[in-house]
Amino acid sequence: MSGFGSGDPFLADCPARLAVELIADKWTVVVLYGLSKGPVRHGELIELIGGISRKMLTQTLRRLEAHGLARRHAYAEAPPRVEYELTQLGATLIDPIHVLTEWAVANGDAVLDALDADPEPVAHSG
Amino acid sequence: MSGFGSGDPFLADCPARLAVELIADKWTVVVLYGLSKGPVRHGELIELIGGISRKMLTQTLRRLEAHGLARRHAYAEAPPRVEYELTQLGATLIDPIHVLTEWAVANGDAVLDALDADPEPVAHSG
DNA sequence: CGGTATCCGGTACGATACTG
DNA sequence: CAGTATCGTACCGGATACCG
Repeated sequence: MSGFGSGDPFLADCPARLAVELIADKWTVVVLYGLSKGPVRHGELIELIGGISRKMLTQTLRRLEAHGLARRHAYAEAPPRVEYELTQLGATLIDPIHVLTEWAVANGDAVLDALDADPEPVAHSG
Repeated sequence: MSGFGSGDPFLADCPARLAVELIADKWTVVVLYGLSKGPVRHGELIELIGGISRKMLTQTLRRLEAHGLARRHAYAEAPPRVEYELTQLGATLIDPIHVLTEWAVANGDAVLDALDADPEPVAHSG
């Protein structure tokens, strides 16, 4: 036995690969984490997530909606107010996301350190 | 309290963000998963991971090396043989990666289903 | 077998300006 | 406050060819 089952996310056609690639971009994990604590407003996420633009936030949220992980709720008020929250399916991702972010918090320094110790030589300037 | 600590991966300058973005590309998670069972050869990973090209595999492995997560071992033999394995730091990622891939295997179908149910309308053809 | 270099298209991402 | 449209750039990622 090779140690890999048939449902593993290695086969290109597998839905599991789709699910893995769903989080494979710069912002999805961070936005998901932002949603994991409960309903949040668009503006709150902008404030919370350093460096994200409104465009990328909306785009990421739309993608999460399309994949059934998040839901949008617009209140008919003035000023306008929109809240996002995880769906039931999205809530099942909370644990994986938290495990991942906890790893990142715990080991981010070590990664940065390794990156600093292994600076791949820049091409010679001449 | 807002529910977010200061070490959370939201602040743009935080090393945790670097660590999160390290896995935020199409192949890193899958390759990491491939490494999680023990030393593997370049060719084995190619066979194992459906759809990956040699270029992207090497590139991903180099990045993992640079970030201190994987190590390369070339045997001075004929025919040439190269094995990759996780470092001690990389091994700490096994659990997060497995939690994530298990989620993907368990919920990949549901994601695909939601994607099928919410097909965002294509622009009118006329 | 393992790795790199080159070419090329698609798109992720950001800045800006505009709508409601 | 929330969202969209447009534009431009950088880089991701695949195909191919060549080297050790």
